[in-house]
Amino acid sequence: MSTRADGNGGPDLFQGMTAEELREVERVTSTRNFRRGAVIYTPGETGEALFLLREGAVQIYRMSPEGRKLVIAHLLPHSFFGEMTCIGQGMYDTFAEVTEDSTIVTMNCEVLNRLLVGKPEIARRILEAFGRRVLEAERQLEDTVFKGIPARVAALLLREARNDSVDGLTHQDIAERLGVYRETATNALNELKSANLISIGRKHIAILDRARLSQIAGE
Amino acid sequence: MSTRADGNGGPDLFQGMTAEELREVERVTSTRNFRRGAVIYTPGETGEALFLLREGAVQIYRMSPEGRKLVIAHLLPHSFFGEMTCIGQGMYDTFAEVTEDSTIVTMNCEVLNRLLVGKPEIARRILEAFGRRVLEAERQLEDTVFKGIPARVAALLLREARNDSVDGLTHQDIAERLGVYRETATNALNELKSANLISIGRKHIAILDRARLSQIAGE
DNA sequence: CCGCTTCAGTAATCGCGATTACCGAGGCGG
DNA sequence: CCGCCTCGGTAATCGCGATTACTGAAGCGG
Repeated sequence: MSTRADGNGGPDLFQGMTAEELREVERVTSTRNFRRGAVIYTPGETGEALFLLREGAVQIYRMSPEGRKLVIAHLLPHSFFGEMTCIGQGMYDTFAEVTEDSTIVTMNCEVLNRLLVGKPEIARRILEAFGRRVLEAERQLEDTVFKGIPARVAALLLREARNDSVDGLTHQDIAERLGVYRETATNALNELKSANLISIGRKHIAILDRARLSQIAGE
Repeated sequence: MSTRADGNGGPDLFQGMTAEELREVERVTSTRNFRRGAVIYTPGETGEALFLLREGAVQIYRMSPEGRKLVIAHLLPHSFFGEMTCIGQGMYDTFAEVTEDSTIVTMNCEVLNRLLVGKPEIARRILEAFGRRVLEAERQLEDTVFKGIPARVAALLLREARNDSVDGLTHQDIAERLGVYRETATNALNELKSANLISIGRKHIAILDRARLSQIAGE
């Protein structure tokens, strides 16, 4: 159902390892704390490392030349990111920014690659996470190409809702997730409100009619 | 540079295996021939299998409710596809269609998963291919959100060009890769032609000014 | 060589969403 | 309690790309 609710969607990357193995992992990683707003990497800064979000929240996004932001992914605890530089050779035109005070573990690429051959479990989990990521990116692409803003907003709300309520998201946040203007997002939200599908409060949206909202979101 | 020029971008999935291992692989896979136009799977048909394109060409695409087509990927020999159902649990709202008479090897999910744990090399290659795929999907998303049609056409031509020439692509094909109308694609192409950046012939486009084309494509 | 099908060129209209320009309200820090 | 900053509401204009409607040229099959 939801894409990022449980980190990368799977169990912790190191789940099932013995205490000893975990100590070994400790030895070769470093843990740092970041404050909300801190930027972990920007395009060009090929950190050559895998990051593990232990606590907090991180946003992966791209910027248009004119400064519009498109959020690719919102990461929750137990997600990892930055692996691209370790695995493909490809660099990434992305930014990673801490959106809530976070604790992040950094693992060297070299170490990761050693793990990958030695621990098929780990490779497997990364593979699964990648799969979800491809799916997510392609779904977002399809939505962008095929649907209008109200539908995309509706879909986002449904994906993001916990218990029929979406909290902590500003209109600006919603706009950035869709890559549109804040005004456009506000309009779409008001449109949905007028249809009695949602109710809007400051940083809080309640879903009133899940069924019809799904309708609008395009099934 | 190019995304699909060399299959999934890596060596053959089974490269480096011993003759014996290859015979083993033979035993657990089946090979079939498909004619241009054949549809290998559609949404819902969870084939539960990994496909390997040995010869020919395959297109992965999605359809809008109104029937517009968005091509996610063009696959060349040595690419694999359909793994999503084996790895993530997620099904795919995608179609796979043969665009040139093809020879395709089918491997059971179960077999694949056994390979994944036993042969880190294989897992590694799939991981790399997935990485490229994530990158590609996110790039396409960014382009769609941030750039206009001329820029996206220019970028597509640059990606697709072999030796400064793009052959075999109709305007319709180009439109489908971008998820836009054929007329819109034609317009953009003519615009580029007017600027003397390309020359257009039936199913053939020549790149005249790579530098300025890159400019327009957005660096 | 004829007819049909595939491809490509053009034009006109229309609506959505970008873009610009403000205003007003809620909260927070001091 | 005041001022500032974050959030959210509105409106008007504009341009791009969707959508509709044809025309015409280039191959191909017979």
